[in-house]
Amino acid sequence: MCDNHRDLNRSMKNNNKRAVLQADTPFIVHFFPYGQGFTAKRRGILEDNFRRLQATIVDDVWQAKYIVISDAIRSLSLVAKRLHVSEEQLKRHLDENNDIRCVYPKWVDSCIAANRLTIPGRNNYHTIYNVKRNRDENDDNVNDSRKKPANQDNINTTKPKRKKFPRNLDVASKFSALSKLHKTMPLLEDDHWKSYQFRLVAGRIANLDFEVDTDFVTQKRLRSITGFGKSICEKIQECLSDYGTVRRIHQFENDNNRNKMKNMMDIWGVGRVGALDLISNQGCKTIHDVRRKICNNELTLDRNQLVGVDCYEDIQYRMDRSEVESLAEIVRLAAETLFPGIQVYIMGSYRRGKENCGDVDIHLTHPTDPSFARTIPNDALGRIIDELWKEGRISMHLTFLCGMELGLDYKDYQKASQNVPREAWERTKINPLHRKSNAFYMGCAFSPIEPTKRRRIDIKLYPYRERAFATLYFTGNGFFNRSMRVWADRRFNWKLSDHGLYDRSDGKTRVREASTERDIFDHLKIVYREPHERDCWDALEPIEGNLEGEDEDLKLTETDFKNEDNYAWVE
DNA sequence: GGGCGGTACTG
DNA sequence: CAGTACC
DNA sequence: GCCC
Repeated sequence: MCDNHRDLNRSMKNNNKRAVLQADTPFIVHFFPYGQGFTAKRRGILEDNFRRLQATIVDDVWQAKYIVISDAIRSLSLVAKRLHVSEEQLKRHLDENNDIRCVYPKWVDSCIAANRLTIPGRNNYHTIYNVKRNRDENDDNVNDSRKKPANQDNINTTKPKRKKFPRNLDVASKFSALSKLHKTMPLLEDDHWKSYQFRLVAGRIANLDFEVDTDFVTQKRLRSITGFGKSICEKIQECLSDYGTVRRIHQFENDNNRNKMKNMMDIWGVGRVGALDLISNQGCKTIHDVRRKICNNELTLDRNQLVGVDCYEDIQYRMDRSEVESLAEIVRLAAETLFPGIQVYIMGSYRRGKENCGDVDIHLTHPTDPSFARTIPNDALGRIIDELWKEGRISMHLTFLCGMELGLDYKDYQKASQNVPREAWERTKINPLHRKSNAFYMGCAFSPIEPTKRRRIDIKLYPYRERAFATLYFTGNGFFNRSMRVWADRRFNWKLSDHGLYDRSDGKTRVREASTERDIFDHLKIVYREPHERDCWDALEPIEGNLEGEDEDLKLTETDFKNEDNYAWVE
């Protein structure tokens, strides 16, 4: 009690303004969306009631003064994990803002019952933080041993681990390789879909609950599984043969034309068609051929492909997480300068927890500025990019947005260019700014670690109301997104995109809104997956029992979906 | 024989 | 529009 | 590649 009062007094003393404000907008509240029994529906009801009581509900936990956390959550580390920060970072945040209170949902209930917002009583304070603060002076081990047995099953994201068969993993890795080869060196139009299918099957083999084999019974069993057709099963047998290899892997690795395809397609902006052209019409085999031809004025690429040629080696490189973080911080500072209060999140493989990342994906949105609420200012992202350019952070643009004025001249590219001669840049057309692009920027930024190297950076700006859908999309991975979209389509006849959830019949009507990713999973009746779980085979799992009362058609579509889940690959 | 995600940017 | 890209 |  003493602590609480002291904190409150201190915060009021430190910030009279806040104390005054409390009469108007007394409570800035975040409902931490985790924990069994603290469902989206219940949170929604509580939030609505709290709004009625003039509380300010924020989705950003870092802005909140009152954080409502389910009783089911028993440790601060769990909270930190859900927020994708370290426990230390979270603790520091709470320590430095000692007017923040972690409270139980029952505090909300009591306020609603009293029909007014009240300062929480002692037993409304959540123990995860207050307990911990006291314990720090004691023994950390005690602390650890206390939080270990905390309900792990209160979060429904951890599935029982299925036992894995080494032989299956071996076969799966072969299919993974096959998938990658078809993707990176496609000669035929169908290779794209073969890659898709191989990858899907790789995930399924890895997670089979029996061991693959060549005997008739096992093969029969495999054939009965969705996705395991004739050709796939033959390849499984090849894997299990004496040689243990799939012929096609060798064929691909030793195929000159396919290797040329890979080399050409590694140029950003060159796809299958462009690569075929460079190979058959221009006779290029490697990046050196392309550069030589450019120097000799024998080859005209468009401006973006020229960037791809210039940054060829840089773009192959993968960064570690800290470099992603420092680039994001650079973006954050620039964006904050122009639009105070703007939110900056790192998405993509970084958010999925990967050790290293091929590029930096930044999601921007503004929680309070009304001009960002349902749409975005046309020139906002362009202005942020110009700010970055002005600071010398960007080497080359790949998109040209409304509001951009800097870095649009080929002279700018000459300065940054390392592998393409001046003449080639001068041959490219200067991009007229008659375009409508305003939301998605792609470019190459200078590495803050190795200033001569350039890193791919993608920045997307979304209206605040689309933030949950945007977050879901931008976290990925691609296969997970596709599986969710197929599910939304087949199961509900909805169209899921990074902007929202729409009715198929007109394609425009928004059928559901969401303020968190979890809400979207709830709408779609699938089990929530943490970002790091979104590239495993069982990433998408329908919530059990949701077929009750459904008609036959829907049951069928549910079966259909089994074809499309399990997108995954084996690392 | 058609479908296999939905969207944004360039030229 | 096709091609390429994003996850 | 597989599925409808």
